[in-house]
Amino acid sequence: MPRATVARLPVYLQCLDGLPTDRQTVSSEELAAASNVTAAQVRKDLSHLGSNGVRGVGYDTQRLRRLIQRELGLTGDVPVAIVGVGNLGTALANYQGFGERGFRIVALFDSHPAKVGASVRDHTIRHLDQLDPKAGIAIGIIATPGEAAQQVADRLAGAGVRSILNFAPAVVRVPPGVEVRNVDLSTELQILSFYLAHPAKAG
Amino acid sequence: MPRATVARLPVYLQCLDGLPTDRQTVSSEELAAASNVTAAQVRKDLSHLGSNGVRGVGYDTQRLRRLIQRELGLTGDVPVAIVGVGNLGTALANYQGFGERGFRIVALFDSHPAKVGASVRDHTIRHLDQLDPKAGIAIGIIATPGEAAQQVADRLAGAGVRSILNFAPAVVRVPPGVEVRNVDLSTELQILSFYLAHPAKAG
DNA sequence: ACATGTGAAGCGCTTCACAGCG
DNA sequence: CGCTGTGAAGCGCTTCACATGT
Repeated sequence: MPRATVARLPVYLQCLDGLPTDRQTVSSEELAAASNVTAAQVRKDLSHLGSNGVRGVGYDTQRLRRLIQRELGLTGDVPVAIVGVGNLGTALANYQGFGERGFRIVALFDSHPAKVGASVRDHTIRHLDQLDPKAGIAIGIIATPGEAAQQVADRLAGAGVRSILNFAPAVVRVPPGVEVRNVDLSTELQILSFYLAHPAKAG
Repeated sequence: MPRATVARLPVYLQCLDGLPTDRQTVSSEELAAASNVTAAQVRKDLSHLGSNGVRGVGYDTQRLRRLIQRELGLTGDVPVAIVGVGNLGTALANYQGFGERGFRIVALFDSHPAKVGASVRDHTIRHLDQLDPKAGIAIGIIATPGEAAQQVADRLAGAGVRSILNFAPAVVRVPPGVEVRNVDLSTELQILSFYLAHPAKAG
């Protein structure tokens, strides 16, 4: 399955959830309009899930939703830990959208002594030393300053966490088999800044 | 200039800033190791900025830093507005990294009456109606719930904002000439979830 | 008639391999 | 000799166009 397709499946899921509940089928054309991609793209993507559409009709919305969820491994709750309970970490811990989409925060970590022991949303902040490989954490979120990111990634990987979402402004290296996705505010703003400085030619 | 290259320039910049200050040159090999890409990639990317390396030696760190900054349009401060001052919007408003990297928050907006008039970090929250095309906002950050995202994007585009960073879990459509980048927590987690469910084959 | 599924063509990015230059 | 800069090859994704199926 192409990585580019994987990155779009959540978008399709989002669009399906935005559909009127009485809607029973969608065409690739409609999904494409809602997702900002081409209809051919939608069909190619969905074909990787098997042949699920009905020619002349479209895709069954319920069936498609379940198929995408299954493909993404969204069966039951996925346990998530947040490391770094500062501005951003706190906001993430308070974010409602986790539960609605199949993720559950199970632990908060910080290394600052003044924070360890405090509570956010029913979770007591613990020191990263307390990270337990047996806790079954599936995804670790790094919300620390950049300087600490690599060290935290090492700890997470060492504890068997195989997926990391890195919000820190730093490149982190991980062993093979660990997947990292980077979300850096400054990077995004700088990319946007480029396109401000270099507007697309009118066509 | 390839979009993929533009997306890596901020990473190179980050790596340059992480270098010891007495370091006068870097090789593509070193930058590559720090950025998690290949050396050939680094050379190709930097060649788009012109020929700036010295064969047998490497790249001048100072010169390279300035060149990338110029290419990204990071001369002076870029004015940024945040729309939606909830969990995430507040965290973003308090984020220190903006100033350090050439961006300046100049306005906060929200539509919730209870929030309008309150202050965060020396900025009074205003209603989105008060968005002024003449304020010269370069980048708008959407940090609202998903339902409001499209409407906010329309307002921003209408006020002449040509770059939007969308944190809301929704696909937003914008007129030609406006650049949007999406950063969605749930989407990222779902992508990671896929790779948990489908581990890469050992090789 | 209508919309999916898909080989094939097209396109952009990455990687290779080496010429060019200090 | 070392490292950059770059044509060319390779690769993966997107788009096209239409055969397929209901």
